[in-house]
Amino acid sequence: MTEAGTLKLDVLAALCKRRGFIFPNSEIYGGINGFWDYGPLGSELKRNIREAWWQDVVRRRDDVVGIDTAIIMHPKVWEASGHVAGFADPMVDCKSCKKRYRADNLCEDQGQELVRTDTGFVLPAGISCPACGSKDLTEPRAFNLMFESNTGPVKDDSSRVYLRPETAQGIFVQFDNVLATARQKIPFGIAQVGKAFRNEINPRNYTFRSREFEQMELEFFIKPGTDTEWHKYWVEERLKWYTSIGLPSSSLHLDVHPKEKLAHYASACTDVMYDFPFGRQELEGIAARGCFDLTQHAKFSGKPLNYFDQETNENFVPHVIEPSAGVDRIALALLCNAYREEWVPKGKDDSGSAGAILAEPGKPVPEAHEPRTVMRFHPRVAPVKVAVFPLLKNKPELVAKARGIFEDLRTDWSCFWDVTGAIGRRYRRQDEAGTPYCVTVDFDTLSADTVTVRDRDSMKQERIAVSELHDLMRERLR
RNA sequence: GCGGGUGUUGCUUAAUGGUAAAGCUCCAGCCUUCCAAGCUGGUUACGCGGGUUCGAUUCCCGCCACCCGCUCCA
Repeated sequence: MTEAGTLKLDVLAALCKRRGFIFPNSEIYGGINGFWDYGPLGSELKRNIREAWWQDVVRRRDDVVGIDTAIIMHPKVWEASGHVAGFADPMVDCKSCKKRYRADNLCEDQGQELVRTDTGFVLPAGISCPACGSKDLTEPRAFNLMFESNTGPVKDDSSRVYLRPETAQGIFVQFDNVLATARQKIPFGIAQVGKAFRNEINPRNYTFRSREFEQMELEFFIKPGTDTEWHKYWVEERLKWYTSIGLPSSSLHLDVHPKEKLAHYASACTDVMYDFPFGRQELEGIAARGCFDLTQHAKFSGKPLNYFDQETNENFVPHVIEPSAGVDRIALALLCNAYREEWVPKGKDDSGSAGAILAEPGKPVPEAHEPRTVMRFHPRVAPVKVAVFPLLKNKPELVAKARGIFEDLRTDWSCFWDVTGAIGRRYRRQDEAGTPYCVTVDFDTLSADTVTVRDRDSMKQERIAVSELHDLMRERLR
């Protein structure tokens, strides 16, 4: 971001659309609220986020395995998890001033308790609208946030299914199968990346709160009593991970939930927060959920979900630590963090960006400078790692040589090929895409077999041998 | 969900109750020996649906999307 709080979300949204990061869903039909599509660069960015997470949370660890479960599950799963009953906020509207409240909060604020009945909720007598004082309020209505569908040809209550509102339950429900096949001992984790759906009342802040989104969840199963230490461990691990993909620790914060705000089964919950342009918001929640989920599924399914510890001869229901992250939120944080407007010296200038200055919004561009928009992604998440250009398009020998280098690099990295326009224009295009390095083939390449490698952030170039290009990129793109 | 605002091409901005214009971008060609050069040509727009009218991008109604505030944040 250019400066704290100065990045406007609509400016970022314009760049995202222009360069192909994020598009409004079904745009030619007018769009649909709460859904977003990712373009060529955005889909690479998301893929890189998922892969960085999968690498660090699954592949490079001995004690975590991955699974991939279906979006639609047996409807009883959601009764057991509490989502059918509890994943709904009873709301009341004031009929006179049209304000809307959460019924439970409203009652609590006025020293009363919301009455729960078999069919729903009833407001106790005497509750009034805090805004206008009117007692003319609607009955509490529950908005269940789960999307519903039906399996099979008949559409009735018996065929009702839900689109999962989180990926976690797929893990709990397969706990026994994974335990039987993965040869893991507690403590160990099961990880999953996938789509989840919540019928948000009010999607907001660009892609931040969407109705379809992607989660990366880990359920790390532990021995009861070790909850505190493992929770602390995962909070630290996860925070480190965010800096490894380029988010500065100055923009990251931990929000430790106070005990009284925790769900009854949870012993701790800490959120990883990022300073978005619209405020400090959650990227990931790390919860110590006790044995709630496995116990519930054991109860509702009638199948015990226990663990037998061979060393101690103990049989227990494992406790779980759940780091649960949102891919789209991380993508948005990375986009916000990468976006930067600069003023750079015009024309030929070998000094590179020594003269580049941070743009000040609203001020005119200084003499002999021009604006540059650059996405400063960490190489780990940059959608395109290397762009390859022949210096001139109308010299077949340059084009052929460059193409060969491009074909070589693309076997290992996401690469971009561009022959159109002046070289400077091509550099700027890659700046907006956030490509860390541009390799240019010029006439010296033909004689000396060297190329220039241009750095996105410093705009400096260095000349290196073609034979060393692969190793250099491997080192720089870590 | 409530209130306010916005909606003309990829972007920025015009004009108009009667053929929608320009700059930048993009694409093609020419040219070009490293940071948005030049020349020529080209694609692309009135958010959607009604109504009024001979004729609506323009006036009216409805809807949709986005932005801001409130609410919400499971």
